[in-house]
Amino acid sequence: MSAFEELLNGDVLTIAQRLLGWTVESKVGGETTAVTILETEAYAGSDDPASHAYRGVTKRNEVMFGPPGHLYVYRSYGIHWCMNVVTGEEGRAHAVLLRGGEVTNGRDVVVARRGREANLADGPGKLCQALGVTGDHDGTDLRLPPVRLIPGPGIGERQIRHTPRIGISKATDRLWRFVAVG
DNA sequence: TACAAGATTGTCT
DNA sequence: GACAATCTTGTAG
Repeated sequence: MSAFEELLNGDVLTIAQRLLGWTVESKVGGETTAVTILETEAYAGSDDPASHAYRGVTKRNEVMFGPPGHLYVYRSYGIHWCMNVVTGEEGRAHAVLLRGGEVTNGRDVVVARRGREANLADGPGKLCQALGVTGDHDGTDLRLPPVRLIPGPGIGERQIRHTPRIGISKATDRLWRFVAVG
């Protein structure tokens, strides 16, 4: 079993924690950039009032209902893009939101895209802009370019912080946001 | 058909 | 610390 299949073998909460320390690499416009994931959030589809998929399939979220290992990209507040890793089996609509990370490759490209030198990928919208991910990448396979997930070292239990999710008003009591410390 | 709210960010005070 | 920018969806009339 490949590292990718092992990652996806589990529930969405487990996968969200495993993803910490992994790297997202994108090849957009001939430029390669990579970000190490340091912050994730879990969304459990129809079981989760805060999820876009809670009320069923729409044109926007249909990718979440598809097979795992794919990229779900949606527009936030009509301005920004946010990216998720689809996890549960087909029809479950589970997904892990990539909230933030650290640029490890193509930093100069990211600086040009972001128009600044600091806080390059410390938020969902910023992360997508840093990687050049847009709605064009919605539904792509994360095993293949242009957007790929690369196995990381794995973060120890003690280095993962569990906190309430950010920017939502429903089901905020669930500690489904995971942050790598140190 | 109209309107309000949202898994956000950057800028200005 | 407050607010505007701007698109998709859900709900109401």
